[in-house]
This record gives sequence, C-alpha cells and structure tokens, in this order.
Amino acid sequence: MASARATSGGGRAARQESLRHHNLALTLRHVLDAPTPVSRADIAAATGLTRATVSALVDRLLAANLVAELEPVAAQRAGRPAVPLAPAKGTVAAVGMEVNVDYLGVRAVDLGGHVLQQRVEEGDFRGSEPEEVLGRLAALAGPVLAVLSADGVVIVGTALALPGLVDSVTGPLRVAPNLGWRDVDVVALLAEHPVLAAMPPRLANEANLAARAEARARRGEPASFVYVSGEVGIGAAIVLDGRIFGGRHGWSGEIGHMALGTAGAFDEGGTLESYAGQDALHEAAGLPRTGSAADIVAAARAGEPRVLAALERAGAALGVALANVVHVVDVDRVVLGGIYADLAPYLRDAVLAQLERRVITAPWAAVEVDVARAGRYPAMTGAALEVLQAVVEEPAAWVPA
Amino acid sequence: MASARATSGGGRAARQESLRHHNLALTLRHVLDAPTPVSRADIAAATGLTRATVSALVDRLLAANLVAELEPVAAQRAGRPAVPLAPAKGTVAAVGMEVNVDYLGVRAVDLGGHVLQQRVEEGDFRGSEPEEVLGRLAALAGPVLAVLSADGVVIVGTALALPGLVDSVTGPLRVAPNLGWRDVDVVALLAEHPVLAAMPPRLANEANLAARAEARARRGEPASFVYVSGEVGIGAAIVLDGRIFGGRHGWSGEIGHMALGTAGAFDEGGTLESYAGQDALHEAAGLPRTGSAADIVAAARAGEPRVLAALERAGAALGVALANVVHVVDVDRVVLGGIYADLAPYLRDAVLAQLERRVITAPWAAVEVDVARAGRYPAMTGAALEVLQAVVEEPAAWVPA
DNA sequence: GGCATAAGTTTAGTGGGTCAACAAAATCAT
DNA sequence: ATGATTTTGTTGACCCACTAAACTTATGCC
Repeated sequence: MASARATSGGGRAARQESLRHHNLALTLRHVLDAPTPVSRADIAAATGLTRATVSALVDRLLAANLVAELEPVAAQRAGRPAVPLAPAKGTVAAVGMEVNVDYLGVRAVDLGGHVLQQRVEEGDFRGSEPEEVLGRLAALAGPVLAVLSADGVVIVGTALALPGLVDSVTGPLRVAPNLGWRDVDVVALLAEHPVLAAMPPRLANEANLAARAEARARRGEPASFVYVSGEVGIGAAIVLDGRIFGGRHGWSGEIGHMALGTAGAFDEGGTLESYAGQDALHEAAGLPRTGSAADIVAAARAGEPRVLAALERAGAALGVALANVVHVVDVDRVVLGGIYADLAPYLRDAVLAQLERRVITAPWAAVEVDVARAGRYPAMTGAALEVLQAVVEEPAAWVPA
Repeated sequence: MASARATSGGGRAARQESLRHHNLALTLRHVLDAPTPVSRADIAAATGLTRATVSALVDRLLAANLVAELEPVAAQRAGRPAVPLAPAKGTVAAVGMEVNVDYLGVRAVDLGGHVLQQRVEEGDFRGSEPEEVLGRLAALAGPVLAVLSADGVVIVGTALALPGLVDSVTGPLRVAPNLGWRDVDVVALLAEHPVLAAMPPRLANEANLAARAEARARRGEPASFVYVSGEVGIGAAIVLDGRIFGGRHGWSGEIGHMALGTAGAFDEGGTLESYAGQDALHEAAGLPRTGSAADIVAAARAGEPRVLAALERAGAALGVALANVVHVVDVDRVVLGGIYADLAPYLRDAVLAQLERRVITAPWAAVEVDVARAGRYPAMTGAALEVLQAVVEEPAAWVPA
C-alpha cells in the first residue's frame, strides 16, 4: 500500500466528483474551524468559491446534518442579514475510549467538539488482565452508546487510546509496559462484547491522540508543536500544521526510550523515562514508588526541597531530550501535557534552560514551552476526533445522494 | 502564510482548472517515475483515467517538451504497438550548486535525471571568505549556464546546497560552522555576478538535498528513511514516502548536535559530532586533525587497529543517535551517506548493534542500515531535483496555452 | 417610502472529464 | 495471403461541477 503510493507517486486520478468532494470538505472545514458562526458569503470570500457554489455545497452539508443553520442575529450593518452556519450539535458523533494506567473511560464527541456523553472509572491497572480491563471498558461503553442511539445520534465509529505501541499497519497492541500487556489483540477481545462488536475501534497511541485534542484546542494558532505526555511512561507526539505525524507504524514520539547517557560513556546510562518518568520522580522525591501524580504535585506545592530538586532534575532531563527532538524535527514549540502540565511551574524553567543552552537554532527561533490546554483526559477526546477526522476529510461519504 | 493555512484548514478552492492541473501532474509523474518507457494506455490503466483523457494530457506534455515520444519497439504480443513515452532529454533542466568544506561545484540535471553539464572544483574552504568562494562558484556556473543556453535548454531555476543552517522562511544562511560563515546573505552576494543575477538560487541544507537525490535513486523502493550525511559536520534528513521533511524552518535532521552525554550526568558531555564527526575521527584515529576523509578510508583498509577502533566507537555513537531518531520519527531504514558510505564496512555493524539493542520497536520492525546509492556529490543533484520538483508538481505552469 | 447594501438563488455558459464507437497497426490462425 | 483478433490511440456525444451575471430577498439609513 505504502509502496504502491511511492511508486505511483501518490495521488489518484481526479474526476469531476473529486472536485466536489474537495470543495465539500473545504467548506465543512471552514465551518468547523471558524471560532464563530460563518455565513455562506463568508465561506465564499474565504475560499475563493462563488456564492452559488458554496450555497449548493452547504445544502448538501445541511441535508447530511453535518452543519446547521442558526437563528439570524440582529445585523449591525446594512444589507440582508447572513444566516449563521455552525457545526451541527449532537447529530453526528464519534466515541473515544482510553485505557491508561490509573483510569479508563469513554467519551462521545460531536463534530463541534462537544462532549455528548462520558463515563470514566479510576483504578490501578498496572499489571492488569487485558480481558478483565477491556470488559470493564465495554461496560462503560454500553450505556454511552445506548444513550446516543436513543437520541438518534449517528455514530461514526470508535477509537481506543492505549499507553503503548500499537501497530497501525497490522493491528495488535505490541506492548504497553506499564499495563504489563504484550501482544494483545485488543480489537478481538473487545469484539466479544456485543455492544462493541459492530463498532470495532481503531487503536492508537495515547500521546498521539492527546496531541490531536491539543491541536484542536489550539486551532487558529500556529499548529506545529511537540506534545509531551507525561504519565507513568513518557510519550510525545509531533504535530505539524495541525496534523499528527505518526511515522511508519504509528510509533513516532517514543521519547521515553531516548538514550541520554550518564556515567562513563555515551553507550551507558539511562533513558529519559528512567530520569523523568513518574516512578523515577517518586523515587527521587522520596515518595512511595507506586504513588499517584497528585502526591508529587501536593508535595511540590508544599515546597518540599527534595521534591523540588527532583522536579528540577527531571525537567533538565526532559529539556535535553526535547532539545534532541527539536534538532531532529525542527519545531519551535513544546507543549507539556499529562502530569507535566500540573508540574509545569516546577519543571518549565529547567526545560527552557536546557533548550536554550543546547538547541543550536535557538538564537533565531527560540523554542517556546507551553502548558497543555486540552483539559482532562485529552486522549479520549483525541480518539473521538481521530474518527471524526474521516468525516471532515471525506464528507461526501456521509452526504445523501 | 503557515498560520493562514492552519486557520483555513489547508487547501484552496478547486476549480475545473485544478482538475486538469492535478491530472497533468499525475500523468507526468507516471512518465518520470517509471523505470522503463510507458504508453498512454499504461498510464490510463495505472491512474484510472480514460485513455482519451490521458491522450489529451500527454499532448500538452509533448507540446511543453516535458515528455518525448520514442521510436516504437517491436511489439511482443498482438495488437497495435504502443508509443513509448519518456522524460524529454535535455529540453528542460535545473542547475544544482554546492559549496562544501572541501569542494564546490555546479551540475545541470534534466527531467530524466541526466547530468547535462558539470563543473567541480576541489579545495579547502574552512574559514573561507564568502565573497571569494561565491565568486568562484559563479565562475563555475557561468560556462554551465552558457552551454545550456546555447543548446536551447529551458533552465527552470537554480538551487544551492550549503553545509549549515539555512532559514527557509526568511532567507539568509544563519551559520555554517565548518566554513566559518555566519549570517551571510548568500543570495545577495551571488546576485552581484551577472550570470546568476537573473537566476537567484534557493538555498537549502546539504543533507536535505543529498537525501532528495538518494530518494530518487531509490524510486520504486520503500521511500521512507533517514539519510545520514557524514562530512566534517554530521547532518541528517528525514524522507517520508519520497518527500523530504524539512521542518518548520528547514532545520530538521541536525543530529550532529544531538546530546549523547558522557561523564558525570546527562546534562554534561558531548554531541554526536564530537564523537563521530570527521575531525573527531581523525583525532581518535591518531591522524592529523585537518586531514581528508580519504586518509581514514585508506588507514582502515590497511587494517590499522587504532583506526578500526575509532571507527567502531564512532559507529556506536552514531547508532545511539540514530536510535534516538528512530524513536522520535519511526522510520525503519537508515542510509549512510557522505564519508559514512565509504566507511560503512567498518561502521555498519556497530551502528546496527546499537539500533538493535536500543530501539524498543526493533523486535517488530528491524531497522535496516543501507549504504547511499546516489553517487558522488549527491547534494548537487538533489539541489537540481529540488528545483525540478516545481515542474513536476505544477507542470501546467510550463505548458503552452 | 425610497435608496444603498449585502446575502443568497437562479440561469446560462464553460471546461474537463467519461463513455462508446471507431480507426490504426500489429500478431495469430488457417 | 488473408481475415480474425487484439491492443492502442482518437473522435464525438454527453455530463457534471464550477463560474458569471442577473435577480430576489432582507436589512439599515435618510
């Protein structure tokens, strides 16, 4: 498939239909990405299409319930008032799911990004049994899907975020170290539960999906950054112009395993995770190794010196690793997510210091370090957005003939 | 520009014309990428366009001298024999140039990838004066351009490969450590020479352009890899599905500055370049520091133990750095270029060993280590290909109305 | 109420495809 | 040799999605 693309040069023949598909997607994106409702005339002006064409396209989007007309607001200026268009609410949605080390959950999101339904269960899933955990997940998904169906919501599909390596080419979860899972056919196990049998999820890495949610939360701003997801493991995702860059198999951003080196020589020493992972942090801070992230945050807020020192050291390690990432992919923004978002006040300076010191391009393009804005459980939202992406890219498939 | 893209969602309105542009480019790519001449019917079958449409498109490409009809060869099977189509030879070309530490040169390449003209001058340009060096480059370019013009070749444009950081957004060469150049407005300096005044080159990093030549040399094969360019500095380029991934400013792949850490803690120690760069190699091998790469190759072939040990150590450092790259961008192939291509017999095993040991995804997708195949001075070829890319992507601009 | 202005719709026209029939040039079969 | 077969490339009727420009609708302003 990928090699076919490579040989043929990427891209199929464009027919008349392709034109319409392209412009339909363009129009839809315009409605979805706009911070405030837009009119047909706005879309025409922004895209370069004529108003006639936009009208025709919008009609199709309305018929498919992807877009809705709002009540006209009192116009400020002369002329016929515009009909505001916005993403349709609660008509088309996707279901994002997540299994992580200390929680699992299900979240339904519509095209406008609104959460329609949600169920989350906290717990400790280290060294858990996949069958049992996925059973619990299915139990959460059941009522969510039931309510959506009852409300007449069209469910586009489902996706599941996992804290590990998912092979996007061939399917299975290869390994999720902190769950203790290895070579688990997650889709098959979930398919045993009737509620999900008809809707097999696509799987993806937690960090990549969280980054998608973060990209959406930042739409309108420069959309290229490295998202760092600090949990028990450390994942990252590379976002370029609003698109997640997953790599050949979906395994990009595995910075937790980056070699940093310590004593002796470059070929000895630990990985980033061994310096800045949650467990390493607990240990360095003198807290119980299996504690939660909240422990560290509380201790840091209380100003405990040992904890603050541990955080500064972790921040430095993270900064070195991120400098390497910046050297490899040339991005000029880092977004701290997961536990690092909460710990940012105690980490950020150390991260910035290393970036400034090591990144050779820093004099011309300083690397900025931001805190994540996508809210709690971003990977669940991102999983839903991942599925909705299919609608955004090919709305024609969802439009009645 | 980039933010406008981000807000509008990337992509302009498609009109009827866009259809033709797209299909024209598709058809041209098919002729260019095919290992052997193709017929109109072949293109139709491969692209999904009808033969009628392909005929019309090919007529335009013929009129523009982008494609040529060859003499029919004796057909093997029944039916009217096909008219073979191939990239036109010597009708349309681009000029690639390069200034590097120990040579500079100019090379003209046509759409079929054939070298039409070439001038190379060897020398030592460490700590050189930009004005003088660029003057020499212009002196080489003069005759090349003259011959092309005399032959009636349409010159699409020029590009210049440099061993340093070129800001692709705002223009100037920021820094080329091994030339000793800093904040040089290369385009302005070259424009002072009449031959190049009308054809200002676009600038890019040497490794990125070399990787483009390598990608072309491998067309038809899986086209995702990391290209490592070992010269005095160490650069890399990330190639994904045949496209060079340059990053925000064109500064991706700066792995020479990757922190590997040595004694003490992760925040001390050296960069990859300090372990595996050409100067470091010379020093570790006990050869004069300013020697050439040929010295090392000769000594290694002679089997000198100290040299072999130095190469193994450099290979290990490179392997650690490349493992980091693989973790960040998820590619499963490394191509050794520059001096590393010549040194591959003595480095490769050490690189592979580190990759196998450190890359956590290795069990499911082993990272392969290849040797570059793009020949001598790949960045010159790549620079020309970079310019020709514009024709390949938008042939409509070069087709008479 | 009339005029200016802007949003959205209608209708004719155009460009670039498809489809099907046909012409051209070879091999194959008798 | 001659006609049947096969494949390539071309021709012309048709179709679809866009543009352009006129028209209708709905407001603000004087």
